[in-house]
Amino acid sequence: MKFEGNLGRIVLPACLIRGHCAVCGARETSVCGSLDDRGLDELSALSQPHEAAPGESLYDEGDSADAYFNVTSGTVRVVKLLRDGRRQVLGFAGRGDFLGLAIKGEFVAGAEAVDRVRYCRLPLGPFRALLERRPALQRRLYQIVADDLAAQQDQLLMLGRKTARERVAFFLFKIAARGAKDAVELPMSRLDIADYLGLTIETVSRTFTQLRKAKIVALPKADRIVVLDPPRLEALAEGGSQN
Amino acid sequence: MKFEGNLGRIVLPACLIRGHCAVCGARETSVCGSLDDRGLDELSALSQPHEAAPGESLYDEGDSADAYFNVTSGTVRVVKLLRDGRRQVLGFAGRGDFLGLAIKGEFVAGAEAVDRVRYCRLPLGPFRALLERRPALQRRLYQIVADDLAAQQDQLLMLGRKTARERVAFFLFKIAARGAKDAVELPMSRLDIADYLGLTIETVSRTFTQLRKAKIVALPKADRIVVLDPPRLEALAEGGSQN
DNA sequence: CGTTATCTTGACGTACATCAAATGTCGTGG
DNA sequence: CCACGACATTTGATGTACGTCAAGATAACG
Repeated sequence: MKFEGNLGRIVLPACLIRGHCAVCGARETSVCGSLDDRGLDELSALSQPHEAAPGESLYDEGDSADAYFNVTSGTVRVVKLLRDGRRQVLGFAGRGDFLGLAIKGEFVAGAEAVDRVRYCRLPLGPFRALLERRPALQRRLYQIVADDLAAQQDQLLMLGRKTARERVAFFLFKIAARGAKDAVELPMSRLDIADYLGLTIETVSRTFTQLRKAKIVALPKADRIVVLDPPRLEALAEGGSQN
Repeated sequence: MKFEGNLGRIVLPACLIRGHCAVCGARETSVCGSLDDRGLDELSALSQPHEAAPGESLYDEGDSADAYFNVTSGTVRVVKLLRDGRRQVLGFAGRGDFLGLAIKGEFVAGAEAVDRVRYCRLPLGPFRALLERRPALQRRLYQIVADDLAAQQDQLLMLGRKTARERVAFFLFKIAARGAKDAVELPMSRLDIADYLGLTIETVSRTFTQLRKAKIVALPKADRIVVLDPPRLEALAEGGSQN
């Protein structure tokens, strides 16, 4: 699916008292947090709110990259494909997360909505102009990219050297850490999880039941987890050799 | 090995007519390329040339991060470890490459000299001050981080979804692309390569001989490769299902 | 309520790991 | 120059964690 298909559909209310950015729920957690009211007005003027249905892509790998993206609600998966269909999910992005940073003229990975997603499209030209005028925003963006780099290095270690059990624990621990609540939603399918962890759906499923039987997590529903023993889950995720 | 052990040993000639940066062989290929003569003088004033013997570490994972590093000659491996000794090599850095970008107060990975390495240490304080005064340098640095991010995403796909044969082809193709010469040196050991590709030394060795027998590469010596059939090597590296 | 997609569980296969030995490479000293 | 030892690499034999193939069990949806 070509990105152009989405361009016309401005769905969110785009004009409010101070512009939509001022009322955006993602403000505190995203780049926008580094901006004052005037900066927020300028951001509102250039950012384009959009919405994507489950499975729809925000952009595809190889599309010419003329914008950054900021997720305001829902979950996005970032994917790379091999010609024969093998797929690697590079990560999941949620509220406040910034997408499209790894560009070399074209996007080097695609972004697809897992569930219903709302996001803002930030055209590169105007956004870069704003960056020039707002050093705080620039520093924040640099920090985000550096953090992404560090997070990806954890993933490289995971994919290169961890067992299936450790990988699943790694995933669940990361997801649970975001939620901070007792029960956490898993909006993505087993296939998405498997492609994120470099495994198959069957192995993911089997490992889930292993962890359930070991009383480390509970899975009241297929898309819901409760971490029963956070220390053991973390130890497993970090490669603790304990079974 | 603690990084502090290296701090005192300033080995390279540190004072020349325009400062050592002006005569540095890595200048064209590194961040320094974005600086004019005055900027180069300032960089010379703050950068600290060092040298490391094979196996010695420039810094370790977990060390408090107070500097960036710029490799001027030799090869560095960037590594992450699991408590039980499992190791993932995140990448190899050579002349002109920038290290220490993925920091969160501490280095999230270590850097070790593969062979004899010369590098410059750029203390964060002065370097960031220079960045403020040199927007071109800042843009260049941002571009480097974004490129690193994209390169790591290729690696995630490799580790998550490629076969041993495709991984080895991926590695050889990348190495050969740098060299651009007929025969390319492999300064790193089979263990380094294996830990980079998420494999064992035995599998790497076996796969080398497979590729040799398939006339895709030649290995006149263990640490030297010649790519005989670049298109096939690339096709393999990209997951082409052809044997 | 059927119908269909998703998830789980089971039986079996395989790519790569592990264990072990042979071969090659290089530095050192006689 | 050659003999020796230490270590890296290659090759071989065997094991196993995870993949593949194939049913069931659940859940989602009209």
